Amino acid sequence: MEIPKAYDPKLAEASHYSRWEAQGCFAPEVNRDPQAPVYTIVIPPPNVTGNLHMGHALQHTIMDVLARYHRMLGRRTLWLPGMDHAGISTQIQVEKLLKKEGISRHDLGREKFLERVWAWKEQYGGEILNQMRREGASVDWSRARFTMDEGLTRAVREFFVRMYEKKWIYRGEGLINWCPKDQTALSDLEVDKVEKKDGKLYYLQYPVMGSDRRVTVATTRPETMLGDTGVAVSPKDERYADLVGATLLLPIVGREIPVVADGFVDPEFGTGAVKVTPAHDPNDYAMGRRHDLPQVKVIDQHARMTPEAGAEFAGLDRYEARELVVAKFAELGLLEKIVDYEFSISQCARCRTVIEPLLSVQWFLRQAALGQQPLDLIGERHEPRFVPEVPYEKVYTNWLAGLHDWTLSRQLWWGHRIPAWYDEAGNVFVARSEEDARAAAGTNELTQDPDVLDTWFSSALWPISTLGWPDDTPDLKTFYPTSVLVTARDIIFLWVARMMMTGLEFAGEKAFDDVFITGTIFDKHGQRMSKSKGNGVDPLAVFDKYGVDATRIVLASIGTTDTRWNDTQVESYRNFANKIWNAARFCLMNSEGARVGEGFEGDPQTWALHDRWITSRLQKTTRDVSKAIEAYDFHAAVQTLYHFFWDDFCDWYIELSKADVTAAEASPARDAARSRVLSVLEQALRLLHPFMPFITEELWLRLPGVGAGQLHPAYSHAEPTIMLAAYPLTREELIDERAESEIAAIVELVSRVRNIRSEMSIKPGEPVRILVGAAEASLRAVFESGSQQIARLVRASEVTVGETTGGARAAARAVLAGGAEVAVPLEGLIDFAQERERLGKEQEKLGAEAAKLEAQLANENFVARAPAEKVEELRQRVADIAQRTTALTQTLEALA
RNA sequence: GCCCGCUUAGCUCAGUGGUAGAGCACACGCUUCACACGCGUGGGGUCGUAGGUUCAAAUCCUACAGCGGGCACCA
Repeated sequence: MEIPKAYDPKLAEASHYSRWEAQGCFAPEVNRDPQAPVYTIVIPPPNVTGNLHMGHALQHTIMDVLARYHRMLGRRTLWLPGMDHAGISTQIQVEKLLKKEGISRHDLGREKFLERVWAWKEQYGGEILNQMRREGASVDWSRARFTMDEGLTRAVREFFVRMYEKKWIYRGEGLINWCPKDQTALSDLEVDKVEKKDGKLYYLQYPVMGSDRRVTVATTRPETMLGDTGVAVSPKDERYADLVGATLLLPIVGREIPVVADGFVDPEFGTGAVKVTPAHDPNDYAMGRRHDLPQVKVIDQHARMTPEAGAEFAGLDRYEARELVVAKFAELGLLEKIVDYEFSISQCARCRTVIEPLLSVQWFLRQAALGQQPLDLIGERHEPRFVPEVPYEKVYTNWLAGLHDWTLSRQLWWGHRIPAWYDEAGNVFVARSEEDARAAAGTNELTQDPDVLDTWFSSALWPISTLGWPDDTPDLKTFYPTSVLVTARDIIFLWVARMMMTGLEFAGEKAFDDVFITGTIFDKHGQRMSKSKGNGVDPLAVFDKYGVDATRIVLASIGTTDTRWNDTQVESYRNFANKIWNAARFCLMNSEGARVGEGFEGDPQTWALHDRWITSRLQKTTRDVSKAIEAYDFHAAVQTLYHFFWDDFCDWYIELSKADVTAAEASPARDAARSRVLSVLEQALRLLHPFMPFITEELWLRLPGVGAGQLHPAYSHAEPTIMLAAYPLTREELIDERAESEIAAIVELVSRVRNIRSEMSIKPGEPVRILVGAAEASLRAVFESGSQQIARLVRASEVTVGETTGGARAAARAVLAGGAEVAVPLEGLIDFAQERERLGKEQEKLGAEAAKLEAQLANENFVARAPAEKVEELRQRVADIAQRTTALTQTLEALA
């Protein structure tokens, strides 16, 4: 057998994925059991412009673990992939390319520009999909969707038209977030609030007409005063009570504006008087409507001043205008003061440009209406179930409870065009197609609305649209609702909540049962990874360095935790992969005559102790890992697998089996022992497969005896592959507590002797004799029957088991559980002082523990109020310690 | 202003009302016939601070501190 000593991940990663794909293993149709339960995940579609980052890798790993696990359990499993057209990002990407050619999208015109975007998408878009292959993502490529597919476009129009018919979508004038750089409206969720330190608050004085009084207003944006149409004060504010209804003369502009009383105004803040600019501030907009104040637009979509701002200002940038306004106020003697002031500003989440609130005609969706069903569902039934529940259920609920209208229209070209047409008179016709619109309008002379929809509008439909909605397709019937949504927390509002809205509204059922929110991966300093900071860790580089499987298992155990990335944890799982490789290498090097699935025949009670033990450990591992995956506790699942494989299987089972497995002479006993290690390995590989698909497949296929017999019945027709093997089920009847405690006794014995060897500086190669004493016959039997194995593990030339270890003075000793003890005779080698010190330390430790326990038992309240079994347990421990202490004392006395 | 999370070994993180855990790092010893990406042994924490509840608190409650997040507002 020529198996390399070190595992090379590239070997396994090169071939298996394309074979799985070619054999149709990723499609739910591979499952031939029509009765099988269904398991569905739709991927959060990455942006077509995107590249794989750690966040994706984390989400994809979680989804793949779940998909592979449920697939191995025989569920009809669909993990549906796809991409998002990513409106602004994509448009800007292509515009950048055009700029290099010296042209703008306007030079090309809308149609030609869109042709360019599609061409770009075909050529460069979706690199991330190839990167997903590298990850091992078991997605059904045959069902891959793009949010601008024909089918999804139909879904978008259907959504829009139905909402319009319900009057939940409307067109109207509103104050929206405008990005002066991207030249489009944005929803509230696409705007970030940023704390700014170096702001200023300007105190401006407005003269009261017919009086020499002045009203001072405080503002952070003096330039907007050009659009002021009122000043508001609190109705409770006595300072201004007599001014309500008075008229002010707006400086510079010369406009006469009223003083109004409005409850919004906080008399404690600033001067208690607020300038009102209805066209450029959300609160002022609302106040303006309450008091019928005119809206004067003084800033345009390029964030420059309009002609309405006055000839001096028209065309100036908003910040230039600010300086000029302040200078004029100073000149007029109306600038009271300027103070430093911290305030936050709104930025475009994409390009960081300061947002300009702008009054314009847009399309809106009444989210509060659409959000009612999700709000009821989470309130009444706690659905969907969030993992982790805290804090996300609350975050989600609070957002749904306070929904505002969603600004849908975007002044872009790339995206779903709004299905609204206008006739020459300006009448609007919303329809599923231009033909329908024409029919409704009774004319062919229609112009379609030039705007497109927010990218998230099509995303909101993702779970249903990808499965065929608005048609009632077999896929929709079969795979909806989906089982779980795995995503990052920053799109709970943008996406998760909205999918619940559309799912409940259009499919009549929640979009998913569970929502798994992954943690955030920071750099090693705790900083968020970002392109601009250049501190991102490239998953592909980590794959190259440590292998995909090692990276995946680290990501899986990160799960919902915020964590600082460091390569050392990946390195340790790279080592784990190598451990698996070498354990398999050992099994395969000794596999002549062995077959997977054999070696464990007959009544388990007749099996050797270590075989009963590993079988029991395997059952508990299977049980715990399955439970952990079902509870989305991937960290626990990984820990359990790691320790089972490394500690139980490699450190102990293989070592305990070694003599039998490596026997020089072929024999049925040797074949059986070899089959057993092979069979346990095979089960372990299946348990590990969802986390580490590549190495497990690579090794599994090499095991003698694997084939159709290991496949889940639903896949029995398929080519053998571990990904279609049955996930192990727990066989409770094979859990053997007695075997576990007996092996624990042997493990303790071996560890104590090794400790003695190490502390006494006995050369590793030097054989020792050991004497084991146990008063209890059953324990003696365990040591006696294991004496060959014990001898091997501690490098003993002789293991003698008796009722006592005898009185040999020149021996190092240790006290074991169950009243047993072990002695290592060290004729002429022992340093009595050193041995006394070693035992003395141990005695001290026991004494301290006993004192603590006895104090507790002496507490009447404890004995009276603690559960009886707890008290009994403590008494047991005290008795055990007492026994050990007695034995230690005798040993020490013998040494004296 | 409102809401929330985190604080455990040098590092990254688990965990839990009843004997403090892992990996890495560290120390010592090992060419032990699967593996030095390994084997064996060992050291290391008053579980952020102060109170409270309890027979028992690192775990539950309260306050505080530090770090971080979300929402609202910001004239």
